[in-house]
Amino acid sequence: MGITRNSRRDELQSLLTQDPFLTDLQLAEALGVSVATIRLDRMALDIPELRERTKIIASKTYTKLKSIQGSEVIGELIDIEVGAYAISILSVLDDMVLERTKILRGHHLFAQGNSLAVAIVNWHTALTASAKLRYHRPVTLSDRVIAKASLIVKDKNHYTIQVESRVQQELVFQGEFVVVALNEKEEGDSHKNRS
Amino acid sequence: MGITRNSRRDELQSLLTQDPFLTDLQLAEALGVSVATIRLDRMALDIPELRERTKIIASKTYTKLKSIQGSEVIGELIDIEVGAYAISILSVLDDMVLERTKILRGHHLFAQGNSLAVAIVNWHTALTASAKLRYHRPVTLSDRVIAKASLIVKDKNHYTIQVESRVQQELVFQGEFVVVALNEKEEGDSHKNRS
DNA sequence: CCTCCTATTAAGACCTGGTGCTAACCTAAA
DNA sequence: TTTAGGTTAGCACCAGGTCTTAATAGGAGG
Repeated sequence: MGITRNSRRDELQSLLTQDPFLTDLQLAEALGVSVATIRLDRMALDIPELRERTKIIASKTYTKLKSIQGSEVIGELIDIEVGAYAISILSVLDDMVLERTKILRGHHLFAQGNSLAVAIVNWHTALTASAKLRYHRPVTLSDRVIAKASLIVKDKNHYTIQVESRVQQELVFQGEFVVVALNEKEEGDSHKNRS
Repeated sequence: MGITRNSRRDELQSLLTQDPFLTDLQLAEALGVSVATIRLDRMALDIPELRERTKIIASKTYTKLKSIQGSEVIGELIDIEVGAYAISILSVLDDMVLERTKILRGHHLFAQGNSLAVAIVNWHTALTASAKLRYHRPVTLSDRVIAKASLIVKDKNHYTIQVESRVQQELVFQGEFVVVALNEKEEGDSHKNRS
């Protein structure tokens, strides 16, 4: 039609990255061609059918989602002594890194350290009040980050926790977290939780 | 046969929580009953068919995964002037909060701010070198967090960026991020990226 | 014993979103 | 004009269901 075959295929690709749950019929209507053409295009571009795409997304994310969001501790908790220290390992998967450089996005290191700090406090409601972070070296795809958190100061309900994260002995990240343990009553009314 | 109907249904439930991608036929074989019985059991237990389950898992995780991992900016970027400021909105969904208290997990605020800081720098490789954070008030389920990042100091390739995140005008989070813009050459060899 | 009830199973028609194949069609260039 | 590339249509088939109806097994109660 008005457009060339290749630009239509580009368009198809981008439609599917926007929304991978489109049927061939929907794609056909969006691109003003027949369903048969969409099928040929998918073949050419090696794009599986809707059900296959759905299945891939579902199974890819099924376990991974848990690791970043579901569990209380981000990374795998391997040792903990409540009120003293905690250690976890985070394996850098390809969906945690920046596309171009394959460098781990900073918030994962933060999340690992932060959740470890909260785990040490081991209180029903423990919130981070403040933190100071240093990123020393980029962490890249398939590195394994070992984070060790240690309680250094406890002042009433304020816990100051030092986190050091290393890849093969080398320090990549440091953080000092102040975590506040809340009383039940204070929950949702913690205007004073400033470190 | 040896078991009762209710225990079979319990078993069915637990099989599906272990692996939600089982067909009726697989379930029937696992439980030693006919496919028809499995269908009846699913009806009774209000369990959708395989394809529906797959779709639910996929779409539930699809946008969420993106929001935490896939896209370059976490939250929805609504305004940006490169080298000056950037604003994004983050809607707090139920998988971002702590189970018990429904309070947003700290690393999401960090991630929103951090990715905004990196976006301002707009350099092919921009990494966080250090950060200081303050959490002022807990953010809860279904809040909308508006984060505004502003460049305050630029010293060669070091950018200091101030982020303030608010829920309904009220300050909930503050961060000061130092972001380093890397030369191509320095990539992967950034031992000196200490702010 | 037979009857009633529940659970289970089987059989058949239909649905969606495809696959794979063949045949026809249109247009534009050689 | 012939030929080739791209597009479309039609048909049979598939998985993994749906919904409905009907047949069967196995007690418990009379």
